[in-house]
Amino acid sequence: MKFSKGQSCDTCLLKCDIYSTLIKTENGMEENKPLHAILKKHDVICKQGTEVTHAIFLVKGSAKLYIEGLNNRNIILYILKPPAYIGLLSFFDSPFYSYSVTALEESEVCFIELGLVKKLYVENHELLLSLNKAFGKSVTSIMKKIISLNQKQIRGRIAENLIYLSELHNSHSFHLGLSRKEIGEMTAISEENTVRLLTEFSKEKIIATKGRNIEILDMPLLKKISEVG
Amino acid sequence: MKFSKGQSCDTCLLKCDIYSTLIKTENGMEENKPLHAILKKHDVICKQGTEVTHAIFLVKGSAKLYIEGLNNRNIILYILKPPAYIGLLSFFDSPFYSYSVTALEESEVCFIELGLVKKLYVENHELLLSLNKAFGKSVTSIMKKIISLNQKQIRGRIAENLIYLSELHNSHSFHLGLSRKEIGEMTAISEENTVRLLTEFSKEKIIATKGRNIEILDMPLLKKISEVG
DNA sequence: ATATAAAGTTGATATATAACAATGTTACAA
DNA sequence: TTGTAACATTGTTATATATCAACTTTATAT
Repeated sequence: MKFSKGQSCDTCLLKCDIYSTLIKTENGMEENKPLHAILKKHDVICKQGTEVTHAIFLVKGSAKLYIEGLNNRNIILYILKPPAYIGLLSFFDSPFYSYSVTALEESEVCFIELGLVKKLYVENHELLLSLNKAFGKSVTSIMKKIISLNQKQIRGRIAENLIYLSELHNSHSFHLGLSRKEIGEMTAISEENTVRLLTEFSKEKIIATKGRNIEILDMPLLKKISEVG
Repeated sequence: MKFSKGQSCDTCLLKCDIYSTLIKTENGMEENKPLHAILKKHDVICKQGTEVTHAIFLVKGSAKLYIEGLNNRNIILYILKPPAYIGLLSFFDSPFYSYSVTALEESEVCFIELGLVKKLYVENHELLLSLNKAFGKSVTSIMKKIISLNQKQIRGRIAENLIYLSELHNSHSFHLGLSRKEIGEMTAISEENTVRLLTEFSKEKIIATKGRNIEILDMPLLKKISEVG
């Protein structure tokens, strides 16, 4: 992880809610410059169990948000793409992260001191409301995940996940930033069965795979498989 | 569900955050009297998929919060006891509930118009912060639940659930407000296996059961079983 | 008090999925 | 360029857990 404090928000293309609040209020931009960091693949952005000290904003790249469970097994809840708040779910409540986030590729994030964020949203409820909104979205997706993991069987889970990834990439044809093992961690399926199911779907001409490149050939069927469970 | 609008917050013993905000600000108490309701067992308090129109506050009794999944199967996430916000998780984000809540016994709730709550927390961030805090707590507990349901096996899940219920009742000996089927819905275990495990634990002198009364005899062992998975 | 439904129980069987093992393939560093 | 580690694949076996079926007990309503 490479930090730099020179970077100015003025040149940032994303303009997060925190930034817009900062310039709206009389809090100077200069003394509150966020910490900018460039991350390599596999770099840990935040770690389950550690203290929440900054709001983190994903500016570039992508990351996986996951809970570290028993026996070194992870469950990936979702993939983050910019613009996304990372500290979000742990933000208001506990001082400790209840999950971890690591970069899936070369990425960039901003660290904004929690003290500043808190100060800002006491002065400005717009910010708190917008943070809340993003927060709520995550909850809805987590509910869906719980149903999926517990009530669908592996074929349905993989199908659902492929649809999710396709929507994330906005295309029926995309490059997985994820290993088979990680696909397994998103669906709570063993690595071996993940592989088996992907080749099964290939044989059935529902998808086409070439290494980590995936193309969805029969989306309606995939949706059906996902819905049946 | 029996409604009454006569009830005044002044006589309420709980004094929720919304009430304290209401009297702190110049919003009159009289014109903003909440809708008070008395519920019977099994009464639905809010229903997954329906519009969120009120903040709901549980004043008396208890309720189960659950997601309605596939094939009429539910997953109970947790039990609510007063004081508790019910609309919470769906509050900020979506206009629709992502879960359902029903009363487990004769209970009382307050319905506070969402418009009023929103107006209040724009005027008063203290309220928003306190709602947020409660919100965050739920998220943490849901994370735990995901791990439990996906990475522990049924013995560990039942053990964990018995500990949870014991803590909820603040006693090693308590009356379940839940059927065996509902215990199964809390742990994602079939009703039959739920029964089997409870009798198993009884035979092993870890618990003692008499109908829906449960006494935990060996808490350390139960904790061990829960941790091992 | 009796009927009927809901809840609880127990055993036998089926099955989805993980775990194990072995091997092939690709990426990457010395 | 070769060696090493991470990733991917395939077949076999083991097992946890659901499902099915039959039965008992307890509530609830007439």
